[in-house]
Amino acid sequence: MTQAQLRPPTMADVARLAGVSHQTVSRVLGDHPNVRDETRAKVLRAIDEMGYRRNFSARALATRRTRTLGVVASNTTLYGPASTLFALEEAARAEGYLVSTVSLRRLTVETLSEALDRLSEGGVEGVIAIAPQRSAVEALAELRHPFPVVAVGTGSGAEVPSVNVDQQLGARLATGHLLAAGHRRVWHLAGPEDWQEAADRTAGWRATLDEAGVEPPLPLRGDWSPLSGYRAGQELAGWVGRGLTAVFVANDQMALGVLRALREAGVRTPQDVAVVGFDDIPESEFFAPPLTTVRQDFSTVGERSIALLLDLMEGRTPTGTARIAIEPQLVVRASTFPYGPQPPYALQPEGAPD
Amino acid sequence: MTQAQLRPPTMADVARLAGVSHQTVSRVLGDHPNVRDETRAKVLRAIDEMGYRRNFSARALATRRTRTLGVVASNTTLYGPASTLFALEEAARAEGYLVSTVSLRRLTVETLSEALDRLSEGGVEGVIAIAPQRSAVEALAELRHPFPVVAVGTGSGAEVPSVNVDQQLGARLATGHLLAAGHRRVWHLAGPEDWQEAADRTAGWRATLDEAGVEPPLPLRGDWSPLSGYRAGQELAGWVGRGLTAVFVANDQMALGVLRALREAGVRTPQDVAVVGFDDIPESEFFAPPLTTVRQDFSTVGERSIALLLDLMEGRTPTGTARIAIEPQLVVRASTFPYGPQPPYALQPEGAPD
DNA sequence: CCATGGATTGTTAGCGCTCACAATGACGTC
DNA sequence: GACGTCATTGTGAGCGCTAACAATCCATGG
Repeated sequence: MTQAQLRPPTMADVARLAGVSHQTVSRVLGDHPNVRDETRAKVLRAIDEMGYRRNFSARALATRRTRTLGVVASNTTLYGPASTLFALEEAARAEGYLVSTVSLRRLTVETLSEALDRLSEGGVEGVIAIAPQRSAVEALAELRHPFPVVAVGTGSGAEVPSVNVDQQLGARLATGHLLAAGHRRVWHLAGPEDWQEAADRTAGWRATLDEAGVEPPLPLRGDWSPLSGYRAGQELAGWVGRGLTAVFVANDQMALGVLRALREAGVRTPQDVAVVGFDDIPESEFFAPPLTTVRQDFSTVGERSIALLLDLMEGRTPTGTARIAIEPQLVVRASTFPYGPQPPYALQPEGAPD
Repeated sequence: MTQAQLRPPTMADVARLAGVSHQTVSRVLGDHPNVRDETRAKVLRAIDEMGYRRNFSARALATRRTRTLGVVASNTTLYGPASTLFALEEAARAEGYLVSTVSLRRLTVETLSEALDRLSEGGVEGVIAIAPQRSAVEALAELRHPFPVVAVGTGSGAEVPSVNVDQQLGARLATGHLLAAGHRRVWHLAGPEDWQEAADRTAGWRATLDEAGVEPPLPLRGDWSPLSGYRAGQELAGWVGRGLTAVFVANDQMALGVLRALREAGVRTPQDVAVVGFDDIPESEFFAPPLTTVRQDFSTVGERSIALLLDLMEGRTPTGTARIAIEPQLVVRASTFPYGPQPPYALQPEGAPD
């Protein structure tokens, strides 16, 4: 620490110290084959001595690559989006990309457009938009940007390359499970109207009932929160004894509220009413009773999204037709299972099949 | 779209089209005052026509500023870290910075060092490390990096500028609440040994009991997960009737497991055993029974962290002595409140004091 | 002994922008 | 009418790196 430099050292500084040209330093750093071992060692010593680090901006300017991807997410600790975010970062890192995130409280054309502009000015080479609201999907389709964008959670209908867990299938698994257990009819607490995933879950539920020749009851609607589930649960409790024996709730948090409302109304789960959720948040296994639910594999979502985005960036895949669907799976627990002994069953090891 | 350019347009291209110099274009984009309105309009028209966007790397190289901050987080959907992450991004954006995140499954010297290198190569001007594990704190103190780093959740003991919620205070609020309610002694389910926050919570609990002249029982230990809480709860249930009437659990998820174990053991909450958690996750209000817990204000953590980091970056604050503590608050619900009517009480509106 | 070619290193020219300064023009002042 | 002043615009020089090409060295073989 003799020379307290104001400016960090440059490649030229290192080259001078090592007695080589800056280009040789660049070769060493770039793992170029044709550098004599002795030279390489000299350079590395100089780098170490000066604490040199390559300047990101200069490098990016010369290579025209920032190796940075952008992610637009909604500012929510909801299990699904948060898990997806982590999975995306991990997958991107594995490919040598850094991830810049912008999280939005509301996803509208304006906020989304602003977020994309921001990321664009931040030099990202491509963007993943975790955009489950319908408004966002439309916005995405109409917005112009100089890089490819992959949508996650938008459903497969949109005019945008997308990666999705097959929500309809998940809902079919849930609803079918209840029918198979002998329930005559399955009620439904849906998610917010403007979420595509909520709509898909409702559609899957409806289709399953239709195919079974059952008239679907009017679905209730919540906003994903436990509180909205609680309120809906109070209403549902009023139908017990009038044909309600099974409910498919569009996510686990609302299911938690439903469970509480039923309990307070003196309705037993699963003896009186069976409940299925969606998401398999870490808490679900410990609800009262442990919740049967649909698990989504977010790591896979992350990996496939990044892979698709890179494909689009390299022009390997045409933008028009990329739609990837991922299968969810049913996790059966005590909230739909009145017979077996509960604790050992509910505490099944995490080793469910992938 | 007549000319399908391979290269995106440059400032010089825009300048040519507008009939001005590239510098004038730069002035328009930089909101420089001394540009004639007419000229500005011409330039803006050209920009729009060509779909021009400033090149991030060139700009960053010339200004020596990337306006990007880095965040190192652990890959977890735990409520606290995830909320902090969002809060950080929001606060950074408000200051005109973009945020690049690296999330790590394990925080060790190696992984942390790699993460910092990565961010460094990504051109960040400063880093926030959400590093609640002790191992991480030590790593942070010994690692050298060319930018300032602010630690979050490391406790105030470390040799690093840091921002923390006052965990000891939170634990005191929780434990004191139970003592004030008439419990003679308070058991404790602690978090993982290598988390500073867990240690602080345990210390706060112990200090409160000490001051009350109560011998602290041996604390149990969990890993934050509901499952570990469940197992501890089974053990705790064995002590009911032998003096155990109150438990302070180090986080809400474990408290969920404890509640379930107690319920299964035929122990009533709160009549037989009162339970207090920590975090106030959104689900807590809907546990059976609704959970008394300690709320941490993560938005404030985010804002203060970014503010501190920017101060360090501008040299306004010396690195040595920056320690910021944020007060948590107790949220009382039915798990410690046997008397009042439950539903209206438990469903208190969110308008608790800030 | 010199030509040949591969390995190794150096030189030069940008990448696209901002900064500092120079140049220009319009206007008012003495 | 010459000069100073301000607003406006242009010019040139980097920022620190990589890519393309040029130069050098050395061993090999005819």
